[in-house]
Amino acid sequence: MGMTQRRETILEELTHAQELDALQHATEALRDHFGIDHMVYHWVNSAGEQYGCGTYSDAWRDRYIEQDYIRIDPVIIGCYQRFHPVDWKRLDWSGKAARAFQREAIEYGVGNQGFSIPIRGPNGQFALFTVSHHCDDDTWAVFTDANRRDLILIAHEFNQKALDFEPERAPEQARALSPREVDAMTLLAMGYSRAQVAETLSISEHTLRVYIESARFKLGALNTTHAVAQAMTRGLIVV
Amino acid sequence: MGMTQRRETILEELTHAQELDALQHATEALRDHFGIDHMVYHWVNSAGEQYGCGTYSDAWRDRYIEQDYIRIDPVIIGCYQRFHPVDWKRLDWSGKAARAFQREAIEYGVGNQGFSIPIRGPNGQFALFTVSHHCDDDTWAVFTDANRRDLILIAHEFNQKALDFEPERAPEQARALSPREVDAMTLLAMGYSRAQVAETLSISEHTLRVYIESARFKLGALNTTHAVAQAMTRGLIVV
DNA sequence: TTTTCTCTCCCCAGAAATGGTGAGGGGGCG
DNA sequence: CGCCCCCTCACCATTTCTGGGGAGAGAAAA
Repeated sequence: MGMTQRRETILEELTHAQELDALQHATEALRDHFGIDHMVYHWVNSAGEQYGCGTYSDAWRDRYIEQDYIRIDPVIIGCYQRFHPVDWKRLDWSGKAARAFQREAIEYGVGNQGFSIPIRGPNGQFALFTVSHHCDDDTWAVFTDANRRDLILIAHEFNQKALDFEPERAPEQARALSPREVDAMTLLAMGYSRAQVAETLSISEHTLRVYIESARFKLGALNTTHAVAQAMTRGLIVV
Repeated sequence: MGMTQRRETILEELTHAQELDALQHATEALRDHFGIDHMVYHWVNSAGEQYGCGTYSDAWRDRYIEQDYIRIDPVIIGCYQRFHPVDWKRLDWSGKAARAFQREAIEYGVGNQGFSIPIRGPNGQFALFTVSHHCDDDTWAVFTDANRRDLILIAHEFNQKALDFEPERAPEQARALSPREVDAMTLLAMGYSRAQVAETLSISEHTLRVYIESARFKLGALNTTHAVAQAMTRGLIVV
């Protein structure tokens, strides 16, 4: 499975890729280096937007998006609830839709084996890094055991690249909230009503409203719920 | 800085630790192996609860919690908005409170240098892995450059351990929201009013209310804002 | 030092959200 | 087939939030 020196070279290429083309090239080089069928980085956003790069066929990618498979893909669903990298065999493939999906994926050239690493960034960002291959269970187990750590690091690199390439997806730096505003947003995010927040902070509800409005203004939010969501997204409060 | 063989041994110990004592021991062994002052894993819980293990003094940990420093600690605030590991020097230490905090931390034995890695797990889990040392900038830069990748993997191990040890800390696995509920929560988080959401989804406002209430129930939320905040921390919606 | 921000308090009326209950058709899973 | 969940719609009264105003003291930053 290739020489260590060559791996270092490819990782360098990945780390220094400045454009999607270069990233795509590094991805293919890595896949070939590992001697597997596919390597994919897939940015998922539950609003349905997707973005990524990898070596799946265009036909499969189009099919996946067109069918909104993201909603039933056990890899997505399973990784969403895990921290650990996971072998596809350990996912939940029961259910009619999931099995049909798997069958179709293999028809489109996806391997019968797979290993996916969930990655999370600020702002609830979620992405997957997957390697896939067509082989028997034992061969695959040997491969994943041997390369698990490298794959975690590569997944990390990919996500870093994705965040670098698409900074607009990361929250813009907002004017910081004042301590009282943070308190207000935090308690509201914890489900307190305005009256409860005011009581908790030992201030009048009128005063509290000033904070909320001021926070709303600073965050460019349309209403309280929006302001809380924005404060969370931008990492201004930790709930 | 130590032999590779020994590092492997310690990593094995970390990987196979079954109890907090063993974890603590592995932490100290790793710190000594790297030849640094501190190594800390710090779990920041949704409700503001904290938990972790590491080599900071008990006095400092107590002081930190007692003073609610989590609210002003630039390491927390900065890492919350980043994906990349970050050197403390690159954080925002302007502001009186932040500088006072830093001064006090050093008095309590925290290093003047630090390197922190944000880690995120399912359900909005957030933790930090930090190494800290007392030395000059150049020495520290050499250290972090040389060990960046290993530290990322170690951070990963720590979080895996934390999730293994305290599965109950992960907020109860909420029943997944239905597609319509996700739509509703997402649009509400975007600042739409109920009427606007209903129009956008082409359903009656009455129907929309059913979704919101059902989502609130599933999330154990007290009101709409709380439900949206919960959906966000649990990674059920991405805004 | 000046200016900007923060914290605190108050009024009012209209708009929006909430809680409780009820009901019918459709789909998947055991 | 029965059960459970999803999607859709409706009415009632009550509570809560929002959008306009205005005002003064003190602290921090430029």
